[in-house]
Amino acid sequence: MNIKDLDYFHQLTLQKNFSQVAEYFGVTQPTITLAIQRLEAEFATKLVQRDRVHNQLLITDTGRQLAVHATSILRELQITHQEIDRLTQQRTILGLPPIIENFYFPKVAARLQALGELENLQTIAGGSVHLRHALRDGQCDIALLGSIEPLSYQQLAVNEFDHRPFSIFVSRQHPLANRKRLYFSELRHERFILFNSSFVHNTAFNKLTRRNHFRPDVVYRANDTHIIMNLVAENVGITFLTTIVDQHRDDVVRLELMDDEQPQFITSIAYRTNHVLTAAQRQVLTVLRQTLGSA
Amino acid sequence: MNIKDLDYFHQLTLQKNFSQVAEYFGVTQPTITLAIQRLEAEFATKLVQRDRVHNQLLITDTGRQLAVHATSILRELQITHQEIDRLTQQRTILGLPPIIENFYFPKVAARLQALGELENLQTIAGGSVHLRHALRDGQCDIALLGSIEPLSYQQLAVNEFDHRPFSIFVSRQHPLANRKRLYFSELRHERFILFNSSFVHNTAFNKLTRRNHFRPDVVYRANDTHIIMNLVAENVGITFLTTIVDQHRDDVVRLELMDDEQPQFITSIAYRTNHVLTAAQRQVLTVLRQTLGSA
DNA sequence: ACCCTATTATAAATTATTTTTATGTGGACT
DNA sequence: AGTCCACATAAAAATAATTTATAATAGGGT
Repeated sequence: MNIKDLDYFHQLTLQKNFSQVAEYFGVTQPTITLAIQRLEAEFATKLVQRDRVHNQLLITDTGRQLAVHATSILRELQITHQEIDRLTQQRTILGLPPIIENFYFPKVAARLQALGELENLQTIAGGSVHLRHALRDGQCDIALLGSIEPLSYQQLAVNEFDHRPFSIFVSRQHPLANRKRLYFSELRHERFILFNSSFVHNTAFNKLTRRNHFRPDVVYRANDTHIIMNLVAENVGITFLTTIVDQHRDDVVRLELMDDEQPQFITSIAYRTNHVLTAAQRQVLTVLRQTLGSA
Repeated sequence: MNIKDLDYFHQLTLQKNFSQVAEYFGVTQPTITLAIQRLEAEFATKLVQRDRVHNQLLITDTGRQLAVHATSILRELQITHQEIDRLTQQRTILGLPPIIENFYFPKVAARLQALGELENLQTIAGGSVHLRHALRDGQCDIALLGSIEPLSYQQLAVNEFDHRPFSIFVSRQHPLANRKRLYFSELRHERFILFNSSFVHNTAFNKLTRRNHFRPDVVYRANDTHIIMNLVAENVGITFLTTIVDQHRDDVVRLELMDDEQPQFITSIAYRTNHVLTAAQRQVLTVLRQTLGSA
């Protein structure tokens, strides 16, 4: 069986018109007719049915079943091409969430450069959900993912390499600045400045407010932790961030949370279980684990 | 690209010998050579390498990457064939764990017969792990699965339809027979007769003994709940089973467990997310939900 | 009722692809 | 040096896919 036939059929289920599909692929119309006939013979079933009354093409039950599988075969093949291309080019594409890229990547990059691996590395940015899809679709080889729950997906091999608590950051002028530790419930009447672009931060924060039964007063949301920290320094409000964002500023104080069963910011290295790691990629993994785990 | 080439290559990665693969497929040796050359051209990479010194065939990095994807494409195609065959034959294959088959299926079968659906249904038995693989590999369309944790797999659509506690069953002559409820920790010095063939029962039982810090005295393990119940009736020991196994015998007494956070026997209906349900299969699902959920 | 159009099917010819047959090559083993 | 093993190559043969040309079918318009 030829993959091309599956491709023709897949398009046919989308466009529902033999002639248009033929044009789409730059072939003549009988080519499509014959391809569908081949598939119908191979699977010994009718795949499509013409409805002349409504002038449309109906896909049969078995046709829809084939379409589902055809889609996933075609996707798998596309991933295969992408992966092998990257392997032959000796390139690795690494998916990085912005937080990790901002605060850790300089260190990682320095180590990789020392090993001569930086040239072969290309990064793409994105939130955890986006990067999970990018991994799945073969758009990147390895990704770092932030999460609150341990990640569990059959198609992904996941190594958690770091668990970090979330902390509260307040201005040095803030009444709480002389505290070292506190409970989240003490923050009931505070003004919050929050990180907008992190699904993980927001989920963790919502968990804590819900558990402590209060509606937080969120005065501002920003997409950049520097902006948040500057606002906190000016005492516009306080913030809630994972400690990997700790910048050691002397105008901002970090306060630990003492609550039981706090959410944790889990960072994991993930790659497809289907993916064969090259020597270079294994080296990238080692560097990531060393740099990120020990920091 | 022809699927056949992937099949040739897949076998080559297993057998590592062109001539043997040719014989395996009943073709001549150059056929395999040329197929591999086609794939190498398509993916613009070397896939295999001859090691004349050790007289063996090495698969390159990219070759192994292709092999992984080829395997999954070939499996998907096989599933497609199996599914479409069953669709055209109007058959449904239902995977049933023995416990559920023994105690619930008569009721389900009666309802299905009334609807004229029983003839088209074929069942296969097996433990939850086995049935999950059977589902994945297209050997069955729908399966009932027992578990303690909620099931979560990307390729499976899962509906939990019943949660049931585990209970203790003792003989009417047993000192505990006049109790209605008890804590698991009270069973520290009891003799147990356990169900052998259920992964789920054993996991739940182990959870409770570990939590209560004792090593149970297991005097016998059987694969059939009737045998277990007969032994319990004779007061050879007591047992631990989910309540779906309740047989309303008057020589055996069921005792509820009062422990917090008890494990639950979760029964779920599962099918591949890739699977298109036919009208008949949807009817089977409805009957299953009604019969099993309300019991 | 007739023609027109849109859409798909069919047949034969053409072109492309795959497989076979026959033979070559390189190296290990004796 | 000869032989065998394992794979490669070239040309011929066999298959398979595509195109060209044309047919079929049915709905819509007049």
